[in-house]
Amino acid sequence: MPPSRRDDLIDAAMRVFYRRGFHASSLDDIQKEGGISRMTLYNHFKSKDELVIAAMRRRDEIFRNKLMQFVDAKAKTPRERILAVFDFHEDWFTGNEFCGCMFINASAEFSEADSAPRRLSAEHKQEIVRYLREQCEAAGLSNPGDVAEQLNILLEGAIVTARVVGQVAEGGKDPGIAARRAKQMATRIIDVK
Amino acid sequence: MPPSRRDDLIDAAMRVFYRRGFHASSLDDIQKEGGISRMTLYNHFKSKDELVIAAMRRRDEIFRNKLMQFVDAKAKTPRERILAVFDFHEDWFTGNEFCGCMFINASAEFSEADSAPRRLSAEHKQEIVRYLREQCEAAGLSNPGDVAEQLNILLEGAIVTARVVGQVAEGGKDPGIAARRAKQMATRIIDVK
DNA sequence: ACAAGTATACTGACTAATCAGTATGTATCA
DNA sequence: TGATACATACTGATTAGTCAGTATACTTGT
Repeated sequence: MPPSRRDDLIDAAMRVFYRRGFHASSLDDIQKEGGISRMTLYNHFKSKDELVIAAMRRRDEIFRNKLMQFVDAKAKTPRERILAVFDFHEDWFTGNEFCGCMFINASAEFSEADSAPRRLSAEHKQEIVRYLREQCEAAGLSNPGDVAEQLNILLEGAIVTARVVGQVAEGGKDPGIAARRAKQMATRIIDVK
Repeated sequence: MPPSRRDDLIDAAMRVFYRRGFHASSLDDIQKEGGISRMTLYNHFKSKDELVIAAMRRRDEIFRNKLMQFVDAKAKTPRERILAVFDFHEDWFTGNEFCGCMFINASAEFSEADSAPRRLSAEHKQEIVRYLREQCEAAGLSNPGDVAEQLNILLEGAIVTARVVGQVAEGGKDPGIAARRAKQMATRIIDVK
């Protein structure tokens, strides 16, 4: 199936929303990014809000697929697979298009807790935790659910640290170090448990 | 010194920006919150951006003071002081005005890494790490700098988790659990090191 | 003690720009 | 010929920021 105009639009919206934020991105920005006209946009989506939702869904899909492909490619044992999740994050942080986590950002921008962006963000994170729990189960850890929640806190902390202090000029410098520190803590958790 | 009109304005701006976000808050909102006229605002600040900066500075001051007062009041030994930081966060998460961390939120909303809000956010986090390092030094830990960075990652992860999944209706429920999980990991770090 | 000056606050209407969303008409391609 | 995309210009609302004129209260000089 060739990428439709609708897909182009969602991809463009996803990139712009990720780079500049949801409220700061205008529909003109998205139009220019994707070479798409205003009316095509409104033929596919009723409102900007719906486009936000579609962009977040695609981001969730792409991100989780890339994560899983990375882990499948780089790790063999169950233990290595858990730690590879942190290596994936390090690569992400040090890449030049890193703008933090779109879902954390969405939770910061949308103040109403029961809005669609907030619900999608929570679902995304729950999917990450579910994936982590599967890896913990495969590794034979005694309480995979708790460990998965702990590992997720480490990942969230690393993401935020890479974004907040890792990207400013002075003091910050290396966003990757947050991932390595988190990995170090993760190692202790899964090896001791 | 009685609270001046300028202070009222900064407090109102701080509350509104924290609750609704920076881009989503209009000057009208802040006016209404503080009972302050438009011209008073522009007599004290050249622009909304400057008000954002002032609000962030005040938030930083208030937050760090509350944290330090809590720790001083609730903990005696150096080890207890480190762990009390996590208890402080649990109280914060479960309070009804919790809207995440203003500085994480600012880093999500402002895309330019060298903008004032991003720099202030980085500085705030570096101050937190500095405080944690002091506690680690007092506790006689062998590598207080590294441990402080690790503890900070745990705190960041807890804050984000409490915000993103702790505040949505289904699945979320208890924002405080993220703080307790982080504290559990922190305990292991400072007791093994 | 009192008048003038000064600083700060207020109200309310105005501007210029930007935004989401709409309407109209044309080109393309099956 | 009919669906889909295009370009462009519009509406109406909201926004940051400005301006004019007024009220209040604290100094200061005489």
